[in-house]
Amino acid sequence: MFALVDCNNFYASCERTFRPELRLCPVVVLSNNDGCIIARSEEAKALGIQMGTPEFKCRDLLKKHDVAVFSSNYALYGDMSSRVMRLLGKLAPEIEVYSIDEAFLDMTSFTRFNLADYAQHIRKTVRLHTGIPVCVGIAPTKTLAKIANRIAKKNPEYQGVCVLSTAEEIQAALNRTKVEDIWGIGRQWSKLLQAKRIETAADMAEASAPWIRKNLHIVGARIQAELQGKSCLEMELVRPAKQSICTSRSFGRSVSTLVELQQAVATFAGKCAVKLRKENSIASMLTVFIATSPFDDSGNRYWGTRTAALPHSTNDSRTILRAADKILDGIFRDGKAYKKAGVIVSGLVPKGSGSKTLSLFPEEEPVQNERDARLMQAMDAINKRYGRGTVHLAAENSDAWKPNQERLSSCYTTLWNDIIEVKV
DNA sequence: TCTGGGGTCCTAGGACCC
DNA sequence: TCTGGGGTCCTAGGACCC
Repeated sequence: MFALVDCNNFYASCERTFRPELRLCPVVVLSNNDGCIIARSEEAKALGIQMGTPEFKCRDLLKKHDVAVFSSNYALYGDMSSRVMRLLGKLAPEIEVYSIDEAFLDMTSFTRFNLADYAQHIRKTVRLHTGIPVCVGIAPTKTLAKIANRIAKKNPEYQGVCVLSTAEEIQAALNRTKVEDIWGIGRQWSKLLQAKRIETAADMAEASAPWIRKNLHIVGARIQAELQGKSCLEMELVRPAKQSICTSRSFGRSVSTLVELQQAVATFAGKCAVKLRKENSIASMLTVFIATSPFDDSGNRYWGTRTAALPHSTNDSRTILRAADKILDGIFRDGKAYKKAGVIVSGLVPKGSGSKTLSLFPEEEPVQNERDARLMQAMDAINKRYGRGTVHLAAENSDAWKPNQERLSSCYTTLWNDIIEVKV
């Protein structure tokens, strides 16, 4: 048996934990650059505010109903997430952290107990220790646990817990779940399935297996098996090493000069290098992209992207910044109003894994020696101790393109100076 | 005026090998 | 007219997730 524990309206709940006076008020959280609504409290959902709506399109509604609006504060959400996950890790023998606000727990050894009671215990414990409300779904496969969780979340009479253990319970749950609400079925596939009169999860479980295999491929076939109670997706106890790392941002305003883009790209490249070192990986390839607004109808849209091999696999900020700058030179076009840029490092392998690609011309091989590695270590250590950005390469500069973040809450759990501001 | 960011997996097709 | 069989690797694009 798998349990899926999912935090309710996670980002909104994090904000609310430190602003208890908002506990009955509608709360929303905006995406980076204060662009779209990406989290809503139940009260905000009740007002008809849709997920992903641009903030400017519902500004009047937000104002009219006195909605508390927050910029996204990932330092806070990340820290709250690890607190929740640490607790969950103590409540089950095995845990898979699936996303910032969800985890699967292995309930196999709990089946001789009352699973619903234990799920309530999980909810109460997490709520008491972190302030975050969660729902729990329990079932014989991960896909069914997702369905159980959804039912627990949407129906208050379940009090946050839904256990599917008998065939009858599973069938009833499948009947009431629409095909587009199944984990792994997105917009395109729902359209395809609905056209075939496959409208509920129950329909999908009974559908022709060869047809599913042909049209939804192996991924769809697995989902179907999981709906039938045959578990195909195992617990992943250790997070697999990342295959690529991306840092990208929309700009707070349009940027048109090469100099400003160079600063942005250098900053993103620097962040990628830091993330690489945190993963203890090195990258062999680098992609840079720059883009105008996709909503620009003036006919001057542009999407420039290029990938190049790094001179050698590395996680050294200096090498990566230099390579990124060179790529940028190649894709920059004059006279465009750029709104976004990004850097992706790929071809990742664990550092010192032995799978290093050697140069055909060893004399060109830079002396990637101990000293370089120690320099990067020292940079990271200083920034860890004294705060991000205390030391950085000169090319990194975020003045021009900074995203908007007008309604940022405090970093209540990670910065001493911010903790003092909590009102009692 | 104003529209997010960061990932994974799978398939098809092209290029290559013997 | 007619022209084999069995593979691998890489990339782009499409689907999905949070």
